[in-house]
Amino acid sequence: MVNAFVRKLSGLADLGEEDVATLVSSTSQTRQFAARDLIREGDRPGPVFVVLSGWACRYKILPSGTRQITSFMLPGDSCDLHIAILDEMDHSIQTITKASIATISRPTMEEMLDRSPRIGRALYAAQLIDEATLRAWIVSMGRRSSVERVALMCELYVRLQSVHGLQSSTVELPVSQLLLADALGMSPVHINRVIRRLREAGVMEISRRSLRITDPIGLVRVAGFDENYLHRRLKTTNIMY
Amino acid sequence: MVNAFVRKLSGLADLGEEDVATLVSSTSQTRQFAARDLIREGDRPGPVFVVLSGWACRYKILPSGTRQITSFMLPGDSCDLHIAILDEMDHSIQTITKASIATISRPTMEEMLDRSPRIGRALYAAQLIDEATLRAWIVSMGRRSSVERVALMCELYVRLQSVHGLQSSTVELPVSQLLLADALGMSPVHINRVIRRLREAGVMEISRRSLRITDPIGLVRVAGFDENYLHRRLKTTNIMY
DNA sequence: CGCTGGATTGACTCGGATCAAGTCGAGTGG
DNA sequence: CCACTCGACTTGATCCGAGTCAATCCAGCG
Repeated sequence: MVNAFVRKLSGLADLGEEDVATLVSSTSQTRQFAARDLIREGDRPGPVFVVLSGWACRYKILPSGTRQITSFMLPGDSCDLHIAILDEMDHSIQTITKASIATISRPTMEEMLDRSPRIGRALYAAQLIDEATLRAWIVSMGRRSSVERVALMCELYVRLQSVHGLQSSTVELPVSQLLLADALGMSPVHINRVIRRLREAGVMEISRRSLRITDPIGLVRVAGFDENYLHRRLKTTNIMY
Repeated sequence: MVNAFVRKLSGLADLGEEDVATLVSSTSQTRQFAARDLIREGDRPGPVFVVLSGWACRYKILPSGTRQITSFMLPGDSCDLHIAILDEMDHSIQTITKASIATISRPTMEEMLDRSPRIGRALYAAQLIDEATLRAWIVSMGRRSSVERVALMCELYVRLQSVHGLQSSTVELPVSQLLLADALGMSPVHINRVIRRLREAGVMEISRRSLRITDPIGLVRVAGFDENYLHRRLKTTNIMY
């Protein structure tokens, strides 16, 4: 059964049938998790985690007790913990919904990389995309207002649409305002007010567990995107994720 | 001649003699640049840039005119512009000092990756490290105070020490306060005040073009690092960079 | 039916941005 | 040798976005 992981990698490199078979079998053993930590800062890096369904995130807790989420992992995303490089995790990973996770042991991973340069290429490309996303996040954290930052959640929206291959103004967003706050680097209270403002402006609605974009044009304006940004993003969506 | 790039990659994978030879020859043609853009947002991605001496940075200018630097590139660092994935640069790269830059054309790069899995592995590892650095930056931008963020420059300090293989309390830091502001996501005025506070606290001095750590212990305290952080960092320095 | 965790809203405070006015040092040209 | 300029650095005064504290609301649930 081709899963989200295989589907994503297939879009990133020209995988052969054997490659696909290898990937499928390496991710065939899955475990179901409720929302909980998969691995914690300070732990020895373990296997590679692959999200097949549900959501996960990477985060770090600071001495002050505040927390910063550095990225969301959607179905198809994997995390390389580069066991060879660090001997301790510098951040934690947790599922934030019920999730189905496959693990690939380090030796299996090594073997796959040795046998198929294509798979290596695909993973490398995935890595590059992640890095671009992180850079975009840094830009937002550093120089965008809170309203713009919240509106940037439509970045996630784009990713979600492509993961599920739909075109709808509403997507599931199983993220509490507290989580959003930790991801965007602001306080829960303030997030709430910003969401309200966006809702009142008729631009987007984040209610319950879903995100709905009611006025895409207005959103782009409010968010202060340079107009090409989203467009470029959307244009390349099918390749990107 | 073994350069900073080859030296860095050698530390990341077990390169053979041929690998080293390949890398050396691929980076033997260098160009000298004064401080200026190498490539701009919106351009077609070009070759891979490798910094052999001097400093460069990646940055993005927002519609409002403000700018955010997303990373500094030190000698040995390279940037993969993943031509295959994006057809337009989503950020710019510029040298910020006189710098010596080698370029590796896309075909040459592809060929190297095909011929030597070791080189691929090393580049992949470098990528993973970059990503970890970006994550750390996000955490700082999101949840650390301005004082902590400025103190975090000692992160760069650690990288510099390892690039040059020295152990000294002073390193060259050819970065104007304006650049620092753009990197840390704050205003130049405020940066200046924070630097003053740190100087007055006898913790670190950022003067002229250099960074000096006068009280490492105090720095760790002021910066609010969890105490393991720097230590872990230092422990792994020789592998990390 | 009370408990609990998230969502809301108000009042107050404060970190850091902005605006504005120098200062200092290195070039540059008369 | 001095005046001029230009960029980076300083410092003060003021303003505002966002954090903090605190109370309330609300829905799901044992």
